[in-house]
Amino acid sequence: MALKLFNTLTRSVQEFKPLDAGGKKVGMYCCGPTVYDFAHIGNWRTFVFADLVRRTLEFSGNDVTHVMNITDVEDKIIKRVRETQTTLREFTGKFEAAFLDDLKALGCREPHQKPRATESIAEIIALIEKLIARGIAYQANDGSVYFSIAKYQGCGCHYGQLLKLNLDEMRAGERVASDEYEKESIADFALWKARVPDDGDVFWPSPFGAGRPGWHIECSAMSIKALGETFDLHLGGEDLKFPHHEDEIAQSEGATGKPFVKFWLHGAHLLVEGRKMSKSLGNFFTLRDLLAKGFTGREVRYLLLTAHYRETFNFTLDGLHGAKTALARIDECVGKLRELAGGVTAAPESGLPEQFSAALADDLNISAAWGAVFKWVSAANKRLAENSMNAPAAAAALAAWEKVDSVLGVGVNSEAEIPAEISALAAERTAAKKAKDFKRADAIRDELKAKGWVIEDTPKGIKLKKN
RNA sequence: GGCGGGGUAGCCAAGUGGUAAGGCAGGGCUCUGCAAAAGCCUCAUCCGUCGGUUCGAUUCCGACCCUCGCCUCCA
Repeated sequence: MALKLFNTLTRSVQEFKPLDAGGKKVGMYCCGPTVYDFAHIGNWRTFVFADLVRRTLEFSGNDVTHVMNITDVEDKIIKRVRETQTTLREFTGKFEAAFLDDLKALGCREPHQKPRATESIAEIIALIEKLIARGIAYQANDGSVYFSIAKYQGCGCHYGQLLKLNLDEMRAGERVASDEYEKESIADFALWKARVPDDGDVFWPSPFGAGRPGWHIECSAMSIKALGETFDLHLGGEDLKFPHHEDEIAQSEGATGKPFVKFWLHGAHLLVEGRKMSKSLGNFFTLRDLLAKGFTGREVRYLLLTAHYRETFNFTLDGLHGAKTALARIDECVGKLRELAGGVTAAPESGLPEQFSAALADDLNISAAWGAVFKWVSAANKRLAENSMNAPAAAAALAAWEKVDSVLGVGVNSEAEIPAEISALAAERTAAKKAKDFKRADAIRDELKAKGWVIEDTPKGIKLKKN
């Protein structure tokens, strides 16, 4: 089924067709983290969204090259490096590692390439030189190099592709003192920031003098290097549309004279407990905060994947509890199927995979996709309860689930190892029950519960689950 | 001020010009020594308000109210 996606460039849902003549290869770039702190749950929504896009493409048989940059030089980073008296690499390395750990905990497939801004300085400089040569960039009296929107537009290029812009009515940013700049026009943006004393050791030599790259240029340089001057998909959070992505387009198209990206995808933000996330409201969570509360990465992933990517989503702790229960329902069903299937394998049964992929093909309608999953769970449970399923049927159902889970990525909870102490207690309880010593049996049940294990009596005997 | 999203059950969230998916919570039942767990069943005369178009609107149009985002730090 043809995948349709909302392209910010055209502001419409369009069929996605790879640029690749073979129709298989897809180049996808997602703006990655600025490693100055732990990423928060809002950031994670975007990265999980990117993972969904990638997995959906792979599910459809595409060969995706997923590139995600690591922004490891930037104002906030430099400030903190100075404050904490460390080196740039030491400081950013810590948060980069934490980011990748978290990404893994959330079940995201690792991007094929993760270029660092600091290791792409040569490409960045080359791109700036190209822009200067074409007369679109200029060096100001402060030593910094800026991109000229006016010159760019003078070349017949269009600034404002991702949103309607009215440059005359644009307000100057309140946090940026305009006298700090020597730009020709307020809308111009920095490509290369000249070194200032506060930068400390953070600077690189360049034909324009010592300094460091501006924010937007790194993404143009790295994405072009990895994916070519024109590539398929570029995604990020909706706040990046302007100025970041708009400026990326301007720099890239200004330098290459070619269309930069075919499809721009933007993920909406989230609210936490119904409010905009903020540290003062106490609703600002990193993944680590949530793990510390006893939730798992897959539960967070599930919750982040319950709403459509273009809608603001309300992330709540209550919802996270619901996610735990909902996943347990799937786990229970899949566990029973696995048990019944034994070692038997089979081709996926039809129904679920078709409904699931039809939902995703419709601009990633993940809610409808989950709807199909839970209807399937319901039906499977019924067949299981009726004993109307044999091993091959269970294997086929299981294969269908595994197929859709290659996109959902929530997997199945791996059965926890049961410690000897726990299974001994369970055996003791079974014996007590048999002897009709229910008082003793219940005491053991409570003891197990206190140790974090729930004992279930099923028609086939007891089952132990980690709580 | 400019531009752009939203308002669907207690909560979260899909969706359609023809009478409201799914999840969580709640209620009932089955199972059980009792529980728990699990499973099954149930749970919106109604989709922000007011008008309009229509045989028919939650879905289209208009106005209004509320809310969120972007406007050069920002996922």
